[in-house]
Amino acid sequence: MEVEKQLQIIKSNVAEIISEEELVKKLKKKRHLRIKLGIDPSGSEIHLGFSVVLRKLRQLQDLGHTAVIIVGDFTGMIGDPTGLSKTRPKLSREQIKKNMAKYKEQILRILNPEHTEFTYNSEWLGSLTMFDFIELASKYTVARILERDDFSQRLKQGIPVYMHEIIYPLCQGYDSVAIKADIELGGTDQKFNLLVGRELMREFNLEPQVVMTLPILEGTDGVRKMSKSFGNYIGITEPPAEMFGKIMSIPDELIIKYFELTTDAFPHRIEEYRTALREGSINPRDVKFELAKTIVRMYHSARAAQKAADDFERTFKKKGVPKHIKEYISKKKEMGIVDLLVESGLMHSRSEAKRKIREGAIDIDGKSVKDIGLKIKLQKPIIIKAGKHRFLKVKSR
RNA sequence: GGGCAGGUACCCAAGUGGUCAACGGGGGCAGACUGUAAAUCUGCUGGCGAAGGCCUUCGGAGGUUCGAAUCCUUCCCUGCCCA
Repeated sequence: MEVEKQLQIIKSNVAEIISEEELVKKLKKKRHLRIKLGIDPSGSEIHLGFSVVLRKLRQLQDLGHTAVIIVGDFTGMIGDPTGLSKTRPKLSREQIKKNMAKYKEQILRILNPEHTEFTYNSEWLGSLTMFDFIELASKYTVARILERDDFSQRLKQGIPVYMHEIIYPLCQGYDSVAIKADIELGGTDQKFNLLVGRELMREFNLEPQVVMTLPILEGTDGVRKMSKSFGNYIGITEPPAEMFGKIMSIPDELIIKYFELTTDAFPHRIEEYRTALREGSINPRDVKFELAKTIVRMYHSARAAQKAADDFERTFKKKGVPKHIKEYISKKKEMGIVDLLVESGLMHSRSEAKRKIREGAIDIDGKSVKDIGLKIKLQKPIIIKAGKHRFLKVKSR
C-alpha cells in the first residue's frame, strides 16, 4: 500500500505521533516494521480501554507490520508508577505466570496471531549485571526522571517515591533497545516512558523508535481512566449481559468516543450519530443501545448481542425479569429470607441482608419483601431480585 | 545518627479520656424519578441478634485507668529538616 494511504489509516484516532516525518521515513523503507507494545502483567483481564491500543496494533498488523508484545514480567515486579499516587504492589512470579496465560488468549482475540511475537522482558533485563545496569542508569539524569508529573507531585505532597520506581522508565526504555522497536504504542499517559525509549535507543546508536500515543478511554464512571483498579472497566470476556449493561451505564457524553475508539462501526455511521446527538434529533439512549449491541457483537456474536439487548429491554424498560438468570439450589425446603440471601451469596452478611430488606431492595416473585423474619417455602422455584439488576432463581432439590 | 510531624474504616480525612461503630467528603449499594445500570434527589454503608443489647475495629505489642482512637512504654512504617 502507498505510504500516504498507510499514514492516513495509521493516524486515525491517534493522539500524537512523535514524529510523523520519522514515521514516513520508516514506512518508505517498505519493510515489516516492529511495533512494540508493553503489557503489564498485573491483571488477567483485558478491558475496552486497553483494546484501544490493541486495535491500533491490529490495524498496523493488517498493513503488514509485526506486533512485538513485551510482557513486563520483570518490570511487573516493580510496578509502573504511572498515574498512581502511591506505590503499586509488586507481583510474584507465579502470579505473573498465571495472569499471562489468560492474557495471551484474550490478546489474540484482537491481534493476528501470525504476526505477533510474545517476549518477556526478564529475558534481557534479568541478565543485566549490576555493572550493565549502572551503565544504563548513567544515561539518564535524576532531574529528567523527576520531571514526571507523578513523581514531582508525589514529592511535593510528601508521598513516598521509591528507588525502584524511578528505575521503571529506564527498564521500559531498555526494552525498546533490546527488541529494536520501530514504533512503540501506548496511552497518552505513557508518553514519558515511551520517550525514554527513544532517547535510550539513540544512546545505544539505534534508530530511535517512533512514539505513537492513543487517547485514554474513560471507564464506566465517565471520569477516570478505565482501569481494573478503579473498578470502572468493561472486560472483553465478560458475559454479554454484563457487558451490555455496563456499556449502557456510561455517561452520554462518552458515546461517540466509545464508538470511535472501541468499535468497528463505519466512520460515516459514527458521524451520523454525532450530528444527530448534537442536534438532539435522537435519544442518546438509543445510540448507546446501538453501541452496546455493536461491542457485544464484536466480542461475542450477533446472536448474543441481540439476546443481551432483548434482556436489557425486558429488565429495565419493562421492569420485567430477564430470560436467562442464575440458579441457586438450596439444600433446605424452608428457611428465613435473611439466611437465604446470605447462603445464596446475594448478600455478604446477615446485617447487610437486613439492611437491604429495610431499604426495600429485595423482591420475591415480583413482590417487595418488607419483613426480615419472612419464612420462605421452596416447594416451587422462586425468583429473588436484589436491587435493580441482580436476579437469582432459587429452588430446593 | 539527631530533631520535628504523622500512621483512623474501601480511599481522603475529623476526632486528643466516657455522649465513638467513630463528623465530613469520595467511592460503593439501595430507594424515588427517568431516556438507561446517564443526570438529579434521598437513605444506607463492621459483625451477631426479632429487639434491648452484645462482640470486634483507629500501625503492632504491652501498660495506666472503673473506662482509651485519645495518656504512658516499646517496636514497626512514612514525610520534612539537620548530619
